[in-house]
Amino acid sequence: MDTTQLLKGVLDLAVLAVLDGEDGYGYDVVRRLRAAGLEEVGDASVYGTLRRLYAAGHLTSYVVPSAEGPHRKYYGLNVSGRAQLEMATKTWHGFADTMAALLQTDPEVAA
Amino acid sequence: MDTTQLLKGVLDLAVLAVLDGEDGYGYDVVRRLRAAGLEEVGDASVYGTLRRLYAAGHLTSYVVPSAEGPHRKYYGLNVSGRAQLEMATKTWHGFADTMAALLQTDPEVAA
DNA sequence: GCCACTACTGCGTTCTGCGCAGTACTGTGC
DNA sequence: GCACAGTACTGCGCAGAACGCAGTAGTGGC
Repeated sequence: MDTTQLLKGVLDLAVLAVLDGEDGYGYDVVRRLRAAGLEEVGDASVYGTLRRLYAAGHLTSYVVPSAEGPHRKYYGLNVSGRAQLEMATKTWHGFADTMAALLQTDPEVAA
Repeated sequence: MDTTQLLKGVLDLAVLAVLDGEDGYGYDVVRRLRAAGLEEVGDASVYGTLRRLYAAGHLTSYVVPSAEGPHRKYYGLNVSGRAQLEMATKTWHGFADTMAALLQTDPEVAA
């Protein structure tokens, strides 16, 4: 099944959630998301999302040279990012609730 | 807030859910969705979705002339549509669960 | 020296929801 | 009898976002 479309607008939230509490660099964020269950997420999508969130002012960024590979660009939530995370979480829950209700309403449950 | 992106991929499911149990025509489906909580859904999006689902073979369609306005194009679920509804519902629940877990994992609990 | 792994960037494609304009039919008010 | 509002559908072009893929760059193993 194609979760691609479901991810739309939610990847931002997922990335923010994953960065909450602990900064991370792109490659690592991808791994965390996959470990969390979003196994089909493309790396380019994550990098793009990080850049977008950074451009929107929700993330701080700093480069850390690595001894075992190329440099790593770390991202972390700032105040705006934390607020965004909270807001997006609420929006998501509201949306999920609406959908849950919609999916329950129709069954020929004889309800 | 912009739920536009969240709708991506879910509108199909919402439309299928709304048509489950009772056929409906476009204008009516829009109203049902709005009544269900998806208030910002655009009418063109719904008509487009109906056409897409029909083209995919998930819906039956028949035109009913109306005495008080233009003809109405009714849509109803067929076997394929019902299967699709079931599958999409499962996918959605799985996805929602994953997101719920993700959103719970990070909070700096103490908060 | 070549290949694999880590890590990031950029480009073009695809999907899908949206806005807007247009068409068409009915009923109401002037 | 004509303009206008409400109902109902279609078509067109746009925009946001995820994706695939190719490319670049650093480190270490064979």
